[in-house]
Amino acid sequence: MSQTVDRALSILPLLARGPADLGQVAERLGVHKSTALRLLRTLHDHGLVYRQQDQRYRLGARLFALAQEAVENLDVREIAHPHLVALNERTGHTVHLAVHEEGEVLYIDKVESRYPVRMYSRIGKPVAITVAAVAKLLLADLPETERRAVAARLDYPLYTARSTPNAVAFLKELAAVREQGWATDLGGHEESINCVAAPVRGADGRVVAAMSVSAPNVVVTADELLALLPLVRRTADDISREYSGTSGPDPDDGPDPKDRA
Amino acid sequence: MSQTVDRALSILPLLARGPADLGQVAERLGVHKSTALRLLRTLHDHGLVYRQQDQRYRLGARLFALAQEAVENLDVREIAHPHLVALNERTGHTVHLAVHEEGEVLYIDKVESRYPVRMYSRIGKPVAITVAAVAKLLLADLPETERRAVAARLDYPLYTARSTPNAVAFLKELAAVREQGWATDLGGHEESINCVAAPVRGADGRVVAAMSVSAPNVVVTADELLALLPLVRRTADDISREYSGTSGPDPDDGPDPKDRA
DNA sequence: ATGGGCGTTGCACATCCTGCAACACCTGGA
DNA sequence: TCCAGGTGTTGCAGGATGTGCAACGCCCAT
Repeated sequence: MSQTVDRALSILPLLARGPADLGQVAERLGVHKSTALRLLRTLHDHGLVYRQQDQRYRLGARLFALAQEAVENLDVREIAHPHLVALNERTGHTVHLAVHEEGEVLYIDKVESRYPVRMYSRIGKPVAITVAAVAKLLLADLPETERRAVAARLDYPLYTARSTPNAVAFLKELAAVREQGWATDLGGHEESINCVAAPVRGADGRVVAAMSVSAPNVVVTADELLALLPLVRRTADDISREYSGTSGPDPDDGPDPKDRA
Repeated sequence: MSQTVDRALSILPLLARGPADLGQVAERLGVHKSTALRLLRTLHDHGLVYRQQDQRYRLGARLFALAQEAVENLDVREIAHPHLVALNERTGHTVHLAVHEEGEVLYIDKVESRYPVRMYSRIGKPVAITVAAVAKLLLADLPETERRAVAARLDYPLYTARSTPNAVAFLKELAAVREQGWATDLGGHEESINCVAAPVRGADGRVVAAMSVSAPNVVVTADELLALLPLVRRTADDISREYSGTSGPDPDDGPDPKDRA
């Protein structure tokens, strides 16, 4: 691993927490000021870092552009989106789409009950991995050894009394989810919020994404939400079919129309 | 500028155009495969790059999380404040900064004419949402359905003879404001007070805040206040630029932040 | 005026990155 | 079954490149 690049990239999450001046960056990085300066300059030249008027550094616009492109290149999202909207229109509830990447589960799309257009508000934020219904689905699909490894290194914060308390309970839950092919989160993250979720599978049957419908207790009871399960599963299956289906059955997508040399 | 970091960062926009394998990355970078491999590994360790099942690389979803965290920690007020002060010093009038939150419009900063230092006196109090210039700007940016919903459930108190009388008039006013990119309140809240306001926009072009200059009739006439409009708009644009992390003269997105998608 | 804090620069040293070449692995074809 | 061609991966020696130091300039506050 390249030391210089490693140091430079370590600056990004550091700045994500808020602006910082050169001295702070150097200190938190454990390098000399002049070194930090050169790294920041390079990041700046690429637009990943912006220098505000008080000379402090923060993340720059190009990073946002890249992030945008990163998510738009996830073709699951593109395929799933109209289905999410349709589901939202039928149920009126919030619909999420999430993927698993590098030990994290991230929301990559969201349709809010009130706002039919995509809201980038919380998209991109890692979910509460030990309790979220979508996380259960995505982790349940991992091979057993990996599942155990992940479960072992997670923290199990007790958001509510119904949160998954420890690795043993989590693995048991994952096994059940794996078996039944769907998942729920009944007040495990926030007392009054329930979710039902179903997996999106690729051509090889592996879970590539998970979608969920969420609603607060005050709108529908858990039982009423669970009644939506068949609809949610059907929608997820539709997405799976379209994703793995006729167009590109192989990892080799063939010629991509937006592939401009 | 650091060569190694420079090369590593050059990979990101390259991958933004779509997944690529090691050879392609090395070739487009103009370096040896082993070099590209090490750079990619480092990017991978930081989650900026993801390796899909066919071993090709693409941008990682962590980029999203990073960008997301950054915008959440971005403080409009902190960035705007020096600009507000500068505007206050040039005009001598009261300067406000407001945001839209949970159906309300709140002042989050204020610089009084007489007191050059920040006055938190009324900061945090909801504004007269149907007449305040800043409120018009913030609401005018909402998607149409939401705008209608908000307008429908508001009360329209007749503070003065010039107050917005009802939802129809309000929506009409919002449409005009949306079109022209600035707003006024000419005696709509208090008979003798006039305001001119301009929007602060984020990287995606959406209005994240609005600033206004207010002055009583006895100090300057409405016409004289309106003459300050270009200055107010310019200041708001400066804040927008700084807030969205856009560095100087960028060849890509046009220099006119006023035209919207 | 004067001191302290911060960002910036030039430079000599040696660290760390580079490219090479060999290796491991897979896939397809003879 | 073996081989050929492609890809990703590794260890290594040389030297380009990043590093920390110290000195400088600047601005602000005292």
